[in-house]
Amino acid sequence: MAYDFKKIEKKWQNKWEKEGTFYAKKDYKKKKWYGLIEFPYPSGQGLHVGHPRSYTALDIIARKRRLQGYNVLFPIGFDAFGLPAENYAIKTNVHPKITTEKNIAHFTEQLKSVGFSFDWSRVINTTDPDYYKWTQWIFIQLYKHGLAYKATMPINFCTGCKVGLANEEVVNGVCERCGSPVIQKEKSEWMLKITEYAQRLIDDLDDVDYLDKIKIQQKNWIGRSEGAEVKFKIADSSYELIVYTTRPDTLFGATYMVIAPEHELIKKFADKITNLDEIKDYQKKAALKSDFERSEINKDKTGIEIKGIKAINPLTNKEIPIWISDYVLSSYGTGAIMAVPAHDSRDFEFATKFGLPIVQVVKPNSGEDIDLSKEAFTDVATGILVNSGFLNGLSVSDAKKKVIKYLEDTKIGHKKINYKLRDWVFSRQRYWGEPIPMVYCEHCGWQPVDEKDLPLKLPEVKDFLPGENGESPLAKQTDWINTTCPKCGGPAKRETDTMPQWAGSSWYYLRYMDPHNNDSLASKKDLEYWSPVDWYNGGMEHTTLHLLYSRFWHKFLYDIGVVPTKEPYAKRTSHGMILGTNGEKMSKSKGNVINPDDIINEFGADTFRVYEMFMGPFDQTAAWSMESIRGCGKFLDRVWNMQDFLVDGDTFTKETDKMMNKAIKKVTNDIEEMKFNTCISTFMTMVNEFYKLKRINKTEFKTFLTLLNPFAPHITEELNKLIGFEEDISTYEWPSYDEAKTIDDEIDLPVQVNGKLRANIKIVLDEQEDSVKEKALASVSGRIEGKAIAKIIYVKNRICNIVVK
RNA sequence: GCAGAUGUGGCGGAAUUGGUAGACGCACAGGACUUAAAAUCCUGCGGUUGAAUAAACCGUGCCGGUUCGAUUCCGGCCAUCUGCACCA
Repeated sequence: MAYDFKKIEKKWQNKWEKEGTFYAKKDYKKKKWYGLIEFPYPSGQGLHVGHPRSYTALDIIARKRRLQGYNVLFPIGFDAFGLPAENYAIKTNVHPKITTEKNIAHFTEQLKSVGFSFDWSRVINTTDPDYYKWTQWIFIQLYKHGLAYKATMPINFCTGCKVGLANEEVVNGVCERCGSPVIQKEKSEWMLKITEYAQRLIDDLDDVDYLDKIKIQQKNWIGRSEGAEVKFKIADSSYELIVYTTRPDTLFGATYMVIAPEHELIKKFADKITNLDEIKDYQKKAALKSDFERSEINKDKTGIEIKGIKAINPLTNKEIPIWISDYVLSSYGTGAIMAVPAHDSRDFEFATKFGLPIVQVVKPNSGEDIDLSKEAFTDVATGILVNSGFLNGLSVSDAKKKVIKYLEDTKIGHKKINYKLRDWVFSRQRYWGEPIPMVYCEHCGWQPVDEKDLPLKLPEVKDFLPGENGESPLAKQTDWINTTCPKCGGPAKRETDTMPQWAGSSWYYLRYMDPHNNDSLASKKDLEYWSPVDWYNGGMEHTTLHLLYSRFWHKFLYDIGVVPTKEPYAKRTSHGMILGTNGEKMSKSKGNVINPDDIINEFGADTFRVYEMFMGPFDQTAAWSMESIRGCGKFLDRVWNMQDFLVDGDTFTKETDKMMNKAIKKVTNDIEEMKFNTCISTFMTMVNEFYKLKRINKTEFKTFLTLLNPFAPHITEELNKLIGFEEDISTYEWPSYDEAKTIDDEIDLPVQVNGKLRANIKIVLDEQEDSVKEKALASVSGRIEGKAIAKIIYVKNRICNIVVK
């Protein structure tokens, strides 16, 4: 018989809400546990079935921790600034605030219907002025400590709409809305110096428990490399073109140079360059390409020689040509490279295409000749320097050291550690974001808004369209813009750009610790007690941006004494994506979106939760299946119907006692490893056992329900009452097990002959090796008759393999 | 092109991390119950040969290697997915 999940689930959800069952306690003496999920963006489409995968997982852990006696903080909030609400406002003229409120209400209702044990008394919303007051406050601290600065950066600019666009709004080089070409336009933007923290962001990964692949991805993103900066003189001038190279040892082989199209050299030598028109044309074409396009075109390199000027190789003193090409990016290194085509594959490709000289300066230590007409020789480990003056005969690593010393002695260059990581572009030309709390005064320059005047609220506007020439919609709000200088009191203008969505999410986990505080972002006491987040689960897609940004902000807050820990998150794990039934990403256009409301309506929240955890390994992508979820519903029906087997008394059979102990151990451990799918198969196996026995006693049932409770909280609480217990499972202790009872004293031992399974024998635990071997030989006597026994391998209590010839 | 991941029955997946490959679930088939169907309960279910619950062989993307023994470790391929900033 199927159980009435609709009635049961509502009943328990109401009880939890009314009693605040899962609110974190203000008991600072109790051991704490802080579990965090990435708070959702409240989109108009409502909850996606992907959200509950992560939420259920941490809900299970949070519920388990409560039963284990922890004071648990498991909060929820909304990351509500962002593009979709703004674009919706442009289209419909409905204020983003209204859309956001509506969507949050919808999300809240949906989340509650899944039965998550969130602390609903601590909900935060990044668009709430009481919240973004502190986002702005942090920005001002960053500014005061020299970590926020203005720089000219290219933005995507739609030539049709005449407005700035987000990367997301640029599709194949054209504007998503009007289809006009998008170009790169220079604009002054606020930047945050995350690069100042690059080394610490790498080093401190040693102290946190992140999945290896997350650490690797962060390290690769930060991209530390060791090399040298080298100055190349421009012939007949005092100008020095500085390059960064990881292979200073190959300096003798640098036969030409390449600069990025944006490089200042073009302007400086405009009067000397003889093919300036051609160069300017190339620059224009490069500006049309987005970074993505520039990196996509990897087969056919383009470039033009800059005629009229030459560089001088500082070691060979030979004049070498300078080229311009868009495969060199102004955002990395110095925006210029020395090209060593013999020993770098990209330079090789370029040199081959344009017929530039290739000079070998490294050879393999095996002495064999290499064919430099086909590909570059890039092996660092076996390389020996040749054709390189004072470096000849040295290994690559020794040559690097020697040449760097030479460069430093002669002041031609110096050792340099470089990072791929770039500073964080913090300005957005948008309405629906936190106003950047800065004021520009003709006399005093940029001044932060007085902290007493925070929050600097977003002005009410009627027109959400971005301003022309790539300005923010706020640029049209003259009343709001005109203000007084916080320093001299004279007339001044506000910054009209807003912050990126990343801002609010870079510190939200701190606000949960003390969400209603008006005097600070959170009280010292709460920060001391709850920090750090013990377990943070989220998507792999946030590994490099959000996770890195929030680690950066946290480290800064640590440096200025606001937070007590160096790192925000002690542990970070990630979940796999949920795909549609056809194995493709769910999207409206593909028509394969599964709505959680429909699933809960048809199967109930408990079945939904169990299925999400059963569908596959937690960290891997999984496709939705309507057939499989039915199986999970059937499982819970079977759990419900176990009531029929309930027997009086507390007598244990030896079998069930062993089974219970094994199951407690397995589930206790598997939850910690996020192996939720095998937890559920353990539950299924138990249920199958009880069905075979057709008996279960109250204690066994109680233990079973307690183990299952974090996965399926409603049905287990209800059953617990039905079989006669007074207290709720949420007040119980997590079951413990007796290690001795998890070990089998009789073992079915596989016997192999030459590695192939041939028999199974029964032995007792830790049986004498001689006795086991004797039994094993007897079990396969027919097969080994007349053959010479070469070896008998016995792995205690595991396997016996007989090797014959 | 680079980086990360994945590859096991008809399908989703499991395997104590080098020790009985296929737990658990879905689908399918057979049986019980029912006037019947659904639901429920029970049984079977990797492939080939075979009457067989006899026996044998094959089998974890492909080719090799290490090992008494490899889904697991090593080398080389192939395919798929995800992300990307040609990183000098």
